[in-house]
Amino acid sequence: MNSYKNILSQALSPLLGLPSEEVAAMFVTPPDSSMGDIGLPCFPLAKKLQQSPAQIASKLSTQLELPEGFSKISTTGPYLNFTIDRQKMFNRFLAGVRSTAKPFGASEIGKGQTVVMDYSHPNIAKPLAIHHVRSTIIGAALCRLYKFLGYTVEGVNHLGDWGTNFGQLMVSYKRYEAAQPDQEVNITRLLEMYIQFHKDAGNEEGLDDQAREWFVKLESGDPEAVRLWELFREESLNAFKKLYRRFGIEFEHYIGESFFNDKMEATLERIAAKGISEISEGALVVKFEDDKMPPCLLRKSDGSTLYATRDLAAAEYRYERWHFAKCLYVVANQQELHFRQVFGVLEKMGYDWAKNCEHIKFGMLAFGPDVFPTEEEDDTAFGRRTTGSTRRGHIVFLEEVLDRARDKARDLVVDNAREDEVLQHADELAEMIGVGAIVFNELAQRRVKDVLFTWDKALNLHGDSGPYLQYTHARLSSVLRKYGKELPEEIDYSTLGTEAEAEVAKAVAAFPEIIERAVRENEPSVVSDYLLALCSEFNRFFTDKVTHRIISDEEALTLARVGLVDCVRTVLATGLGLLGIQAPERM
RNA sequence: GCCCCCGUAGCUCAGCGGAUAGAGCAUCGGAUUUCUAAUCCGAAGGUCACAGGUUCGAAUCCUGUCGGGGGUGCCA
Repeated sequence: MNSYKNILSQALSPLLGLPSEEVAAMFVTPPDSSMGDIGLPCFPLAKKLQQSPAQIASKLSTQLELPEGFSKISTTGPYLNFTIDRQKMFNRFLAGVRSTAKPFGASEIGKGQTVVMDYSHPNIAKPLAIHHVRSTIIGAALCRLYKFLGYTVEGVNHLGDWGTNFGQLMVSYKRYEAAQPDQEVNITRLLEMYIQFHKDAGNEEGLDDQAREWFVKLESGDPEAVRLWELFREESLNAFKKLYRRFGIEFEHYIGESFFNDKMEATLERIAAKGISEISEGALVVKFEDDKMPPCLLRKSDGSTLYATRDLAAAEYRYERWHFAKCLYVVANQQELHFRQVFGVLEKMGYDWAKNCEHIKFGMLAFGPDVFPTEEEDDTAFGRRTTGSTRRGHIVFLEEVLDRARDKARDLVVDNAREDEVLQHADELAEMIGVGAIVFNELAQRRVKDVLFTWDKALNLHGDSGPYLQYTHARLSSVLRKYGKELPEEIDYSTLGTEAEAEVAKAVAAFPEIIERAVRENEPSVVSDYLLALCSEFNRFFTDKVTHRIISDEEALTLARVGLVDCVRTVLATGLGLLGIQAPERM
């Protein structure tokens, strides 16, 4: 589409006396393709040319020679509309889509640049829950998108693996161990211990003090405390990785908060050396001019460091190690101020790369009445973010969500199977579809919006959903199987020509721009939205079996249509892959 | 008090400066001898929270109001 706009803007530029870039920025898409494929609103030209927009449009339509690649110039009131030559359009739009050499839509514009993606960052000793999943799924999708554009991506899992809460766990563990010495520790047990501690601490004096003592032991390197810390961390990590695998996610790095324990002093010294920190009310802070922002606390009056201190040390470390072009923090809205402060301190420290750090924020998760009938109080005890009352055990576990989705998908797979192949792979398919539904549900909305989690919506397998995209992929694959023959590398699409085909081809051709926009806005929902539109366009085409019989006696037309099917399939598979959703061949 | 985000169809959401504001769910009605009906077509459903402003043109940009959520120096 861009190349068509280039042709037009160059043809129009001398007539309008405007640079072609300016003309190119004026184009719009007509509401209905029967009006044309590219439109030019003539309103802004009225003043300059001293004529009414409608007059300008009609004058231009007669003055302008039909540019190469177009079949019609028309006007609708003040709009000058151009229709692309259908015969030539298909070969232009679909060239390279099926290329095996370079995936369609991929590019090298990010070559040589590194993007650090901080995402997921769960807390040790707490199972992954549905409210962690947004950061995980959005972050992973962004990683894939950046890689697709040639960037080097360093995905970092900034684990919440340090804090006074470890002392609490140790107190609880010691009691628990005495009662059941042979029981293994896994994440479920860890959570029980955490809940137990808070239950006990409510009734027993001195338990909090014991927890503090254990944490002091841990900080001073006491062997038993360190052993327990490592045990808790290891077991938690095992549980996290099991779920990441179901999403097909692998982190380049697990670098938790604890990693920065011995690096914060140096960071604080560098800050002090810049003369931007001061003591206020006993604490070490960095203040901001005009009190635009509350000061950033770096050290408590008792000498211990804070969350921001750790993130500052981490930012320095990341830049030192990777010299990133961008450092993106996929973290909930709630921490907006925290990141503004951290980035503000980095800027005051004189790091010019501070401007390349960005908080990729996303909305809160609320539970619908089919999940929890009453609202639970928030728990921000530790971690990059938490919602839901973990302490009291009110939490929706991610594993449960995935299992329920998978089971529901399995029923549907078995009910609808029309091939033995499908039944034989029912379990695999159910997993693909169930997980696909959950992932899509997370990516279907713009990040900043709060999300209402309901079982009904998350487990939706119809309509605008992951399974709808997967089903379309299966149908496309089925057509290719039915065709049965190997498709040649080069296909002549010029026998295509119906409007439905044109719409499908236009949708296919839009893919690269969609990817660029998704990356520019750090917004995976741009892709999910697009894929729905693409599938909707194809399904409309596909349902019309009378005029759009794909496999027919007409050889050239059949080849062109099967080729178009393969183009859609390719783009859909690529898009789904970028979102982290598998594309089944049958279902 | 101050700061940030969000108010679009009954519900969940797209659209974020251009032509008649679009999907899905739910409701109602249709389409299957024929490449997968987990699909498709149609009907119904909207003072785009409100009020000003900018503009040839505003759901979209600016200001204010109201409503919802979040944050706000010793949690993360």
